Amino acid sequence: MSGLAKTAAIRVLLADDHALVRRGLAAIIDMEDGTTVIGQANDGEEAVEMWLALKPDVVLMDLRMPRLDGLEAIRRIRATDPTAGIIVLTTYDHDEDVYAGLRAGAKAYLLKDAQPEELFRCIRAVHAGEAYLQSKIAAKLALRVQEQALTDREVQILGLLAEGKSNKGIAQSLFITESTVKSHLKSLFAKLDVTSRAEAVSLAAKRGLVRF
Amino acid sequence: MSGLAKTAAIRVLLADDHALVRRGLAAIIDMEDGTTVIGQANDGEEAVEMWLALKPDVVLMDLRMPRLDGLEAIRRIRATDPTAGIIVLTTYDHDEDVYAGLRAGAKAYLLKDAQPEELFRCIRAVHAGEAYLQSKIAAKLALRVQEQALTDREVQILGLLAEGKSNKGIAQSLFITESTVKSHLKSLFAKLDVTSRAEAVSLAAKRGLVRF
DNA sequence: CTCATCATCCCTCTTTCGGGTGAGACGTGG
DNA sequence: CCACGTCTCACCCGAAAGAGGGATGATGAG
Repeated sequence: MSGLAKTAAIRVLLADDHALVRRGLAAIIDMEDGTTVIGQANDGEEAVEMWLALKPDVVLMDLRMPRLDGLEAIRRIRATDPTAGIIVLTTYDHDEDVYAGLRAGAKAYLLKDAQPEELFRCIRAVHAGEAYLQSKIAAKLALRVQEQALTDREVQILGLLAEGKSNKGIAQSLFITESTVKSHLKSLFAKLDVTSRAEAVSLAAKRGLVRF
Repeated sequence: MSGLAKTAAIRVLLADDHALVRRGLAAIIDMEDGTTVIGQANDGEEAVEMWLALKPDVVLMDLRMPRLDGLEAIRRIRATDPTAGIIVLTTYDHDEDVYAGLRAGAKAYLLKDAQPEELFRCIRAVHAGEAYLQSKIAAKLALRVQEQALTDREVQILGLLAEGKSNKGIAQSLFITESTVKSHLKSLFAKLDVTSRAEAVSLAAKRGLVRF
């Protein structure tokens, strides 16, 4: 508002399908000195479009959004500009989400239970080209390292498992034999350290391995 | 801010453990004419304490909070004042949450993807002693009616099922025989309209029947 | 080239699961 | 008191699942 443009304010793009949250965030970011919201996207598609049109300094992106989810939006933005400053700002600290978000090219991962001060610190860090991780998140990542990654096939099968499909059903869905399904389940169970399907589904829910 | 107190502003108490969201909401509510935030609670315990101390006109309450969850907080507030105007404001539209929230005594259930205008309409309605339901929510409730409620025992067993326990394991946990467990599972499956444990767990996750 | 990994397949064996049926004990509400 | 629903238990049976074992080709990294 003041005529003094000491340093140009950091231009922020918000992408969150929760209108209330988005508008609230916009309010506090605009109130903060040195940051200003230049656009608000309601879903992933809009986020990408607005990024292209506005070229913001920083993007605050939720992961779960209709039409195009946050992960894919991040990938598309990064495809255009690999240096884009993207912060994932979400409710969930599901291991898988954190991991996928950072892998997709986000520079930071922040939970919505963070203090506003932490958000601003994060925005400034990312704008300065640095990465930023909440300690809570960093701890999760550390644990994550020693776990074995699931193969694509295994993730796929886990998804069908979570739909309550039998081995036969899974086999039919994937056009493979039941024995192969069992074989995959064997390694899946080993990696997840579970002994039953129900437990596998439960763990998948906990970790955000599948969408319900 | 103005000296004119045409009608006293509606005094709102916020209860949400997501600091960012809470502060953002506070900002937009304070900006709106006729509503003002008089307190912010970080969890259920605080919400009850602050309610007793401040006697707000309306409470905006998240359900998932540490220490004391929203449901219990609602119950305690209602125990003191059955006419308390409580709005559940949350991310999830899990059937079970909606149902439980309203049963606990909330006057309204609003999702965080609502438009700010809808929030204000809701606050005013609840302040006027009316109930308020998003159409999205009302639709869910309608569907919910025709479903059979799970018994306490069934919910309990579903919880153990979601931990991946075998029938024997469940039996041991509950000090009953395996046949009894099977018997409960039978009715559980029938009520949930599923045919396998994995599917039951999956559905429980979708509906928010169990906490993961 | 070799080794590891993945995806595919096959076999056997034992346990578990889910369906069917039936039945006694208990409590609540009509 | 009776009907209803819940919780408890039992037995049977066939299908499915999970734990073993071993085997093949394809791929890709070192």
